[in-house]
Amino acid sequence: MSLRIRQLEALIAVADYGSITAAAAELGVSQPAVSRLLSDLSKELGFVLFDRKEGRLIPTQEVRFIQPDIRRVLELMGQIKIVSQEVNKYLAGHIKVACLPGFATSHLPEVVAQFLDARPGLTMTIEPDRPERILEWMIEEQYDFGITDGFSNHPAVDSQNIDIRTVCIFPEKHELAELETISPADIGAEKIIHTRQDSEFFHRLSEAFLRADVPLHSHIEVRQFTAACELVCLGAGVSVVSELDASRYVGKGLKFRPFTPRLPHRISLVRPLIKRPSMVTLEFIDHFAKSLAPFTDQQD
Amino acid sequence: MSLRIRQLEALIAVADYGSITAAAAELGVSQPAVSRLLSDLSKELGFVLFDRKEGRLIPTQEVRFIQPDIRRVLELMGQIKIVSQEVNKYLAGHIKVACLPGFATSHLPEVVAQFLDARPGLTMTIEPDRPERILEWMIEEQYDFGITDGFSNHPAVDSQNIDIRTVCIFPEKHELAELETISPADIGAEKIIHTRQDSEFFHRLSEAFLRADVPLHSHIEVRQFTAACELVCLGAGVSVVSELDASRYVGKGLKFRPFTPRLPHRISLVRPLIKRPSMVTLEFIDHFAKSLAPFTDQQD
DNA sequence: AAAAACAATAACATGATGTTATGTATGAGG
DNA sequence: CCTCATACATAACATCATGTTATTGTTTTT
Repeated sequence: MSLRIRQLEALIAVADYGSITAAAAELGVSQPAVSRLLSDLSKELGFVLFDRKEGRLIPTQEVRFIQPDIRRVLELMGQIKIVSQEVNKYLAGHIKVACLPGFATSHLPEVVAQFLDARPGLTMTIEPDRPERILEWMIEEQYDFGITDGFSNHPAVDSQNIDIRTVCIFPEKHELAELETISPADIGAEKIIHTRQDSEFFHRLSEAFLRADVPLHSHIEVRQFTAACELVCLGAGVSVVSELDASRYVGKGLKFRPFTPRLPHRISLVRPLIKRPSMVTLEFIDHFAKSLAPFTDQQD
Repeated sequence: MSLRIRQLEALIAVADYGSITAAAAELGVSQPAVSRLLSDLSKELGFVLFDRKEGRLIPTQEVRFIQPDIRRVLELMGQIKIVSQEVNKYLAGHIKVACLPGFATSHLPEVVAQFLDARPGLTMTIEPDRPERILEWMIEEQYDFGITDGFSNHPAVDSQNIDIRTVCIFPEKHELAELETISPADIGAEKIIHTRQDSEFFHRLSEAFLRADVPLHSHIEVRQFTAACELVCLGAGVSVVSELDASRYVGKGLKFRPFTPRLPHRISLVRPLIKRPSMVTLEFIDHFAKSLAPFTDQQD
């Protein structure tokens, strides 16, 4: 038994309009076409489809019994068509993003919300984790897009580096606010809050202090820039962090000034190289990169 | 855009088997057939369907996005086929039965349960109401089958009459139990519980008493035979009722003996004449008629 | 580098689905 | 009761979808 979609469409149209002629008009074909679709279907199903009554065609009980299922099938087919077209217009789909924990809470949500707002059929997954894990996921092609740092090239991963400006942050009432820019010498006496000792960013920071011949008074070690911001707000010391994070805390207890020498925080936008990305994924990566533009001096 | 079922089947098969050749084998067609189904589908949908990876075909993100809907469509199509076949074997469908209130609670449920038990896909509606209403429903073709009484022919209704034996019922310990059969003379002194004065059955009962020249001591008037049974159990008097009802009360406080003269209770199995009945409906009517056989002497 | 496996393409057969032309049943009205 | 109008069925045919086999081109594996 074959059961073609066209036959089911004809069945429903006739059931709805009570006449083969009217159904044919609705379907945009000739009356004999519908006539035969129905007689074929009746043969295949093995029972009578309609009874005549006062000139109208009334579906038999057997037809009424399977009608709900048929309607669902037709509805779903229609939906598949619509969704397919939306996928083509980058309006529908699904994107899996892996990112550093910092982005999951601070910058990414706004970018995602804005992106999804214009694309009703689109859904996203955001999974925050450590950089090594993100790299793994890229290689395994589990995710479509990753936001990480400390990334050195990998053959299976396509990457794009973005240097985010870093700034020195300090408590709102601190006298450092009087300076235009801040250098190691300016905060040689301050208690410094910084990222982990083994992090690439701390390595570069301490080197800057070394070159300036200023001691670095390590006070608190944090994992994320946002933690440093919180601590600075509480007056626990000063820190050098990404402007991305710093800007979100302005007015909440801290101020910031550019830090010299420039120690840009390099983050990497990565995606699996082998896996062909969907168009909407590429669009999102581009959208995200643009959202970082206000915090960069140049682009890589 | 057309979107044919066959294309969707091919898509799913390839997604499941990871190879066009394997999918073709699964679908029972040649490899080029599947090859072209996919290329057509890809053209119609407007996006790439699969990526090659280590020899396997991996569905693209776009395909993964619409895959669930497609699977539901295919599943539903399969179900429609199965249900259609079951409808043909009288295993599936729906039957709407209208009956006298007495049947809705006593005899019909067992018959229906047994009938449905052997037909997993079948469902039924049982609606109890007065005879006039049942007749209305038949004429309006709202129901498939009706069980009523006092029915005189109607041009729009196909009917089949069945004469149910009637018996005299009396309280368990009553001395009437010593008789083989009971005639009006035997209960001339008893308080009689009977159906409504304007009912056809009471008319015939009182006529029998008249012929036997025995007074009928009307005590309580009830609408249903089951009510009479209940009252007799409580010792409120004796009655003449359908054996169908009487037999259900044996051991619950009453006994019965045949009543002479024979006053069969005629019930009618009716169905709309114009509406073509489904095969399973006819089967059920037959099944129901047979279930009454133990309570009939002859059949009409 | 050669062999094997797989997918794409071409050429063609068949069936599904559309068309127009025409026959047939059925309800409405003279 | 006959006739007409309407709606459906059937026939003959065109076109497209979907199958086939034969062949060629591409990967994967050896």
